[in-house]
Amino acid sequence: MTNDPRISLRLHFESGLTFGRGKADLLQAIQEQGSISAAGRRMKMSYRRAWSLVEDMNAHFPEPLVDSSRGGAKGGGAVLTDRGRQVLADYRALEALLRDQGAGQLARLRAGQRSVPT
Amino acid sequence: MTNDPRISLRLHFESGLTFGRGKADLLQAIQEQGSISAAGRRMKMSYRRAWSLVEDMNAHFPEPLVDSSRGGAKGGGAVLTDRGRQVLADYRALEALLRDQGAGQLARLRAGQRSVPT
DNA sequence: ATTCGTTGTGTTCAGATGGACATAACCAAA
DNA sequence: TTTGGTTATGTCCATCTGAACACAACGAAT
Repeated sequence: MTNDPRISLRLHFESGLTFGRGKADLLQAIQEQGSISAAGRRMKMSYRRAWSLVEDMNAHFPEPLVDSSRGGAKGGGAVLTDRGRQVLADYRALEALLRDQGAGQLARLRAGQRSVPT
Repeated sequence: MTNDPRISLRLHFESGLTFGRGKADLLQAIQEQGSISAAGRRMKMSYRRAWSLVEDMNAHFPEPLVDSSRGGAKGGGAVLTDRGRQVLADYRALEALLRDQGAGQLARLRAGQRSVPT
């Protein structure tokens, strides 16, 4: 989980998919927790919202990023597919690229910015 | 003006500023056209909207990114300040970094994505 | 003084977005 | 067969967003 609050990267693809830190963190939380609802709790979002995001991601690929099952002793659960892990890893790599190689530009962009009250 | 419709980069700063291709293209259009309204026309957005974006950007820096004047023979106009040019250049550099150094990840992320009807 | 294109502002309205609830379906284990 | 935690889905509502208009202020050139 990236804990740099200063910068976040959001990609808009031509397919209509938008993928940013929210979905990346959600994928990672699902991977670590083994369920969508636990991931949602950890990220302080409703299950409804977490599930919607997963549905949206899955809908943009022929194979889902998250494989879920319901029922059973533990109620069910969810895991990342190979594709899901790959998407997460690629996004993290782009984030790292930006942070490392783009440090100069980011620092300059940030320099002197004023917080603006909403 | 970046003409790769496939990917766009949006940065969220802690100051509250969000800066993506829309604002970058707008800055560039202002630089090339010399006015906010002409830039807005070129980007097919209302003057109201273009002006609001400029106001938002200016508000997030101690010195404005766009310097505007009104009245006169040509009605007025707007130019980029040094800071404005620098912000634009830094954003473009980050875009290029992603496209070049991140080509592999981006290609893989894009691979097999399905267009999803709204 | 008039002109003319631009800047600067306000207002209204439809549509998108996300939060908050509610509820059914599922199924291994006890 | 009951239990319990999870997945799956629907609905309502406050809020945010952006599009669409409308209009005053400005000032160099004529």
